[in-house]
Amino acid sequence: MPSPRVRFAPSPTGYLHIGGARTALFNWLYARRHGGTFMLRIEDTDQGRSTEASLKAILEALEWLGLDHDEGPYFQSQRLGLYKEWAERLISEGKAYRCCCSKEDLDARRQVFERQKRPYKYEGTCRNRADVPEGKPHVVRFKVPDALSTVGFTDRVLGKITKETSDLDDWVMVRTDGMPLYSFACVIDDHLMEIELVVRGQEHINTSFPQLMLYRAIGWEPPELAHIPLILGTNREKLSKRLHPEADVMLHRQNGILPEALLNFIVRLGWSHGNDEVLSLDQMKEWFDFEQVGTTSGVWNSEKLSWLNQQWLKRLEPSLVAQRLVPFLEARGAPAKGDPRLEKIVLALRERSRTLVEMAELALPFFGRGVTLDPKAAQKHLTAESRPLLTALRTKLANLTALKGWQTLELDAQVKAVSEEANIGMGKVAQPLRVAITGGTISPGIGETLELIGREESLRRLDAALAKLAQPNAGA
RNA sequence: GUCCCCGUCGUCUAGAGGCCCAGGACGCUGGCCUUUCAAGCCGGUAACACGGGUUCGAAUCCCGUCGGGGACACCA
Repeated sequence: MPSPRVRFAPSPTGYLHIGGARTALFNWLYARRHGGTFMLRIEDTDQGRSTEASLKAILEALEWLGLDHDEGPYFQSQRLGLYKEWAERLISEGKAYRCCCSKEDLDARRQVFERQKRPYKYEGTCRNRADVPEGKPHVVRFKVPDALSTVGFTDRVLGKITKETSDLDDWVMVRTDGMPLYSFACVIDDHLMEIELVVRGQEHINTSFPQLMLYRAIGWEPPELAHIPLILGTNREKLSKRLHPEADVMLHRQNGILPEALLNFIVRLGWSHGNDEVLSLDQMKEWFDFEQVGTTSGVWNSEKLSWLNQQWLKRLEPSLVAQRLVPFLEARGAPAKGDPRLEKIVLALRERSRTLVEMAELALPFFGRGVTLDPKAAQKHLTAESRPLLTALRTKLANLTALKGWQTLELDAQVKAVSEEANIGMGKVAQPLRVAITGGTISPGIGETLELIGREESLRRLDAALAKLAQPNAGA
């Protein structure tokens, strides 16, 4: 299959949904794998719900994920003439008809059926009327051919799927206000834009049947279809914007998730390549195929996403991670931009953080003047017993010069020397020092921490801790 | 309710009739390492929904049951 054409067709009625992101990803992967074209089409025919802000949000999210398109975005709202033309043509050929049943009447009928527990279908009131004038308010309905008994297709992931046409009713193609509906505009566009494979979520399986009938009525060859499994929330229901905040792609960015990890997570939720877990976009691109796409819906799993995120934190170039970390540090008041220690900070913290948010929090002690001591940590470690040790350390550390001596290896050696001289464990020395210079009990190795904080600031904080210890009521 | 799709550890999955008394990953958990926290390493826990067939042989094929999800708009 030489250069297949596929598309992602979101409607701009909100942020980019995680399910949408995965649909985009699978389309994108397929196009990239086979050297095809990935096109973007905006389905904005519902003018009441479509917004400019949503469009911007979706575009921004796709960019963040790195899913670039080759064509478009095309806007359905700018192709209205086309749909009108085809609707007229179908009407004149007797394959569609004007229907002037009012929405209110239809809703009432629907309710009657519902009360009687019978499946509702449009009853065809206007089906054989030729007297619905163009001027009167009306919708345009597709006329399900009487001769047809079943429609079906071979799905690229699900295999054969069929349905009795007797279950189908004459669906609405064009609204009273003249705007085309999804199933109609989608078919016209997919064909005119020469889409060869439609990849979409399984929630669209049922719309395939009416669409297939339309292709057949016009005499067009339908594209291939691939319905990918849904992503479910932990309540086992389709991820919805209302119930599941994690459905928002950009929320994950705010939470310090890397696009590489999010992509890795959603691709793995429904597609696999043997036992591979950590996959780069390049690898996915090389290996992706619908053969390996699963048929069952996957449940959202934040734990796994976190784990993958750390994997990517550790795999990506430290300079790249540093760059992405900066905004998170700045948001916490740390003047991080351009700081030469950034890469070292990343190296020191990436094994201790699952997200950029965690990393930024842990990096805070490396910035600013002085620290706020965690009372609990101080009470436990800044004791009368630790005072002579810290004093000894103070002397040794002060002898090191900022340029040559103030380095991880040398600093570790000094701490070790103090512990040996006092003939006690490293922990007894390192931990009070850690509390003194970071304020808390958690940090990278003590030498590394001292180096990152820097000579001047480390000594300042150490002095502050010692001063506190010297007060009558200090310590435990 | 009707129609459509699906059904391997708690979760994501490997598995295309013998390689499977089912492998990997997350999680949970025992240990090692260790200056804290992690990371890493070694080990453990836990699944073929059920019932019938087909076959020498079934997680894999067929049928039924049950279970789950999705769709049933002048939304997409």
